[in-house]
Amino acid sequence: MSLVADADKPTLYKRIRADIEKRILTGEWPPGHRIPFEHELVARYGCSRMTVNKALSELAQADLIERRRRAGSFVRRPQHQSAVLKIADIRAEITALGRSYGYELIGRKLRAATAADRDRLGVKKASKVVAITCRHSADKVPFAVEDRLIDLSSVPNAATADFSREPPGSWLLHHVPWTEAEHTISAIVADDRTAEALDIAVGAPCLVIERYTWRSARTITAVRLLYPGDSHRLVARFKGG
Amino acid sequence: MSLVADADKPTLYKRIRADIEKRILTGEWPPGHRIPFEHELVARYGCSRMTVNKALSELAQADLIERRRRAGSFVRRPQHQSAVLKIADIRAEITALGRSYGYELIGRKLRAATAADRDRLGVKKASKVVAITCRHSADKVPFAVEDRLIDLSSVPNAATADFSREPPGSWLLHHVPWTEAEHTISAIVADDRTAEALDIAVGAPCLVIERYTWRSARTITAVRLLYPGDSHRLVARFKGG
DNA sequence: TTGACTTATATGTCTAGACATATAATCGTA
DNA sequence: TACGATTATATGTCTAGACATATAAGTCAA
Repeated sequence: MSLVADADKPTLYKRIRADIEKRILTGEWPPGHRIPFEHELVARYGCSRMTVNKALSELAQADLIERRRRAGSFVRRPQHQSAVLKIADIRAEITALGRSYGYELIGRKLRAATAADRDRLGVKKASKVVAITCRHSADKVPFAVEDRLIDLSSVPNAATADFSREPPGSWLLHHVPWTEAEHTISAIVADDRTAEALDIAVGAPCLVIERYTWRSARTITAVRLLYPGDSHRLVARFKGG
Repeated sequence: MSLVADADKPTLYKRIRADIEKRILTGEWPPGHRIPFEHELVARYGCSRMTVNKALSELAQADLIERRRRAGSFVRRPQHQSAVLKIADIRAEITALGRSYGYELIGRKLRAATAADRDRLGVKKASKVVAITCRHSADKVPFAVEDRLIDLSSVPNAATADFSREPPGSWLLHHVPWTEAEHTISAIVADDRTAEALDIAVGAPCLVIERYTWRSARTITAVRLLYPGDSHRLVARFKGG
C-alpha cells in the first residue's frame, strides 16, 4: 500500500488516492482539514464521481480520512495505533487503566549528534538532537524509564518544547502526524542504575522496548523504554492465524 | 468491521461481503477455495456487477481473499499475521531468517482439564485438553521453550495429531483457520529448569510471550513461550501516530 | 514433449446517470 | 433567545452498460 508501489500503476483512482495521501502524510493537510468535496475532485480530475468516490472510500477504510454526510471529508487524527504501539503514549496507557499518572523529567540535553546518536537514529549526516531521560509512574510507583533521542533536523520544534511537564512521547504524538515505527522487544536484568530508577532489585527482570520512528524516510525519534518485567504486562491483540 | 455491526446495515454489498466472510471464517470455504465468480454472484443476488465487485474488493483489501484475473477469487491463507504474531509460527520465523530449524517434543499429556488448565484457557466447563511441552532451536541453539494447552472440545483432532515431528503451533496454524489472539509480553529471570532448557545461566533475562487464542468465542489454545532475552530480539513494525 | 502463439474469460477500471439518507444550515415560531 | 421544522447538500449506494488487461487454457508447430 506504499505510495511508490501505486505510483507506477497509473490508474486514475489510485493517482487521486495517492495525491491526497501524500498531502496528508506530509502534513500539508493536517488533522481536521477538510479535503475537497467529491464534486470538486470530479472537476479537477475530469472524471466521474464513482472514480473519486472509490479513492476516498479507500482512504476512509485506511482511517486516513473521515467522511461525514453533508459536511465533507476530513483528515483524521492518527489515533488508530496498534495495541503494542499504544504503549507509546504511556500517559494514555496508564490513565486508561484508571491509575494516576506521574511524570518526571530526569535529564534533557541539546547537542550535536554524536556517532552513537547517529547510529541509534539511523542517520548518516550530522545534525542536532535532543536527548531526554524521564520516568513514568502509575499511582506513584515507577512504571517505566524512558531514554529518547529526537532528530532536530526532522522536528525542529522539539528544541524549544517544554518536556518538564509533558512527556516527549505525548508531545511528539500531537506534533508529528502519521509516522511509522519499528519495535524491538527484548529482556534484560536490571543493573544498578536501572534498579534504582525503577525501584526494583538489581538482577530483577526488565522488559525493554526500543522504538525507532520515522516519516517518509525521515528519522523522527529513537526511544528505549524499560519496564519492570515482573509487575507489568503489555497486552497486544491481533487477528490472524 | 465486525459481522454484527454490518448486519444491521442492510445495504446489499455489505450483505454480500458478510455472507462470504462468514463462510470463510467458519471454515466452510477453506484457504484455496474458489469463491463464486462475479457473474455468478450477480445472478445469485440479482444486482449489478459493480455491487458484487465492491464487496469482493473490500474482502481482498482485508486480505481475506485473493483475486486473480482470468482465474477467479480465492480464500487466502491466514498468512497476513502481524509481526508479533508471526512469532507464533516459530518454525517459519527461524527458516525465514535463513537458519536451520530444530524441534524437540519434551512432553505430551492428554488429560481432563484441571482447575489450573481451565483458568489458563479461560473456560468454565470441564473438558479434555492436550498439554504439550517442547523446544525450538535455531542452528542447534535453543531458541525458545513452549508450554501449551489445547482445548479438545474446540479442536478434537489435536488428540490424535502427531506432535513428535510437527510443532503444535504449525499444526494449529494449518488446521484451525482464522483465529484471534491476545498476547501478553513480560520478562522474567531464568530459574533452574528454564536455564537448563534454554542452555543459559540461572538469573539470565528471559522474554515471555503468552498467547491466548480463540475463534468465534471458542477457546482454542493457550501457550507460553520463553525466549532467552539477551540473544533474541522480536521486531514488530507498525504504522500509526 | 516442448515451446510459441492464440483465444477465451474473469477481473480492473471507468462512465453518466439515479435515488436514498444523514445532517448542517436556515428559517420560523413561541 | 431558544427551539422545532424545513431545506439544501455531500456522501452512500446502486445500475447497466463499456473497454482494458492479465492470464489460464487451448492450439499448433518444431
